[in-house]
Amino acid sequence: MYIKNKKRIFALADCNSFYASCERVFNPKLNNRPVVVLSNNDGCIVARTNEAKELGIKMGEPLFKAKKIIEKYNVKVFSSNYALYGSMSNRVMKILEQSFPNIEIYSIDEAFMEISDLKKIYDYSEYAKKIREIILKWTGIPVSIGIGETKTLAKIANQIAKDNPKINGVFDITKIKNKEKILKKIKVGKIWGIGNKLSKFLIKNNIYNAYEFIKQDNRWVRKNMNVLGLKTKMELNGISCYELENSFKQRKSCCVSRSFGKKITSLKNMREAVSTYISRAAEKIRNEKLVSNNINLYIRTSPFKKVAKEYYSNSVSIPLNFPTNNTIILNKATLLGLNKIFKKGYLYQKAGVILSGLENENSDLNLFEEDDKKKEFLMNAFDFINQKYGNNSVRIASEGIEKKWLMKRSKCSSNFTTNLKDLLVVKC
DNA sequence: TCTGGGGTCCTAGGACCC
DNA sequence: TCTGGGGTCCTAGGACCC
Repeated sequence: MYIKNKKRIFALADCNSFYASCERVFNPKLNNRPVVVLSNNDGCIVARTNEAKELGIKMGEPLFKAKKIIEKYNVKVFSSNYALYGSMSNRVMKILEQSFPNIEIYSIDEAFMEISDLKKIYDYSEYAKKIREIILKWTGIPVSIGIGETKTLAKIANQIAKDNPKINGVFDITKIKNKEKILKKIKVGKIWGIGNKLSKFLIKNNIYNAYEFIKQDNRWVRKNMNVLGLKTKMELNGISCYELENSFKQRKSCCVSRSFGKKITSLKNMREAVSTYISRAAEKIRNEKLVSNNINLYIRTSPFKKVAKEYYSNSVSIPLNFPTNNTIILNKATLLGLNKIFKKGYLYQKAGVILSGLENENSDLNLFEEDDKKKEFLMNAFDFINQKYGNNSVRIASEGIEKKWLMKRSKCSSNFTTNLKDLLVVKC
């Protein structure tokens, strides 16, 4: 509940170069050396240590473009290892949960806290510094903490803490009453909520930094940047528009998509890929006791191809007769959809499925019929075996066996998942 | 032959985030 | 030669209704 006279203060804890830091924990020789971590399929650079940043390697840059610098400076390169990062994230978040009564886990490496909820703590930055030290000591992960009157200001404070190693990883912007000087140093593109497109638009209108942005007329901001732009402006002015959110919020969609390690040309291979993706998606929503009302399937060639006639992208929305999380039903519908959009003669680079219209498994009134009960029983068996013996031990036949199109992952640090031989393939 | 206005609901696409 | 994946939210515009 909002208490009128209470001054609310937010903190944002953000792990520094998270994926790269995780790799360092298990390989201390990499300390002080430039390290980068790649996206799926070894495509882009998604995490860089400070040493790698200083070499001029950019966030999101494709690996092949950074190749020269990487070789010249002997940068250590890792494929992403999400099993490792997930478990490291859990450790960090556990400590934060124990240290703050009210916390929102915002992403794998970030959490917002309402720091003003802490009783008997008068110096927030001293407390934050202490927590930061504990996290470093217990997990090996360096964290920066920003403190501000709103989430957006806490983000900015966090950025300042990161950019200035001298201040020990914690910065409290609430201690600065006149923020003009500090906001003038924040470029519009660095503001949380202002991305590439809006930042270009603002610069075109001679608005270069956060201070210039908050001086704009509300109506102008609302008209050109919609209601979210206006909220961002208010947040920068210290008026909180974004509350802490419950982490058990039910998701609204579930997406599984991958680029292929090798381009797909045949319908047979594409059927394998989309069957695999829809199976994973079905598993995910079963896990959360959800059912879906609609599948969206898309396939495309590489968007970086110069020649227009080599480019093809299409999608199909497949409504389901009744909400379900059954792999067999979802797979059938997906493959029918694929027939509608697959065209021969293209080098396909990526495909994906999105389950939407998600609702609670038991919320609908469609009672199971006898046949459905059998199917549900089969799905339970699927999940049980896959959880026990490793993913993909049992699967539907159309997923295929060879999977020549699987993604590349050539520089992975350590594979914790068991590599059991395929146990079962169910024909249906 | 002439052919309204206002409301709701849904979806695709685009913007943002990490 | 080689360019990630998984989310959310907002809006414009079409479909539909009276």
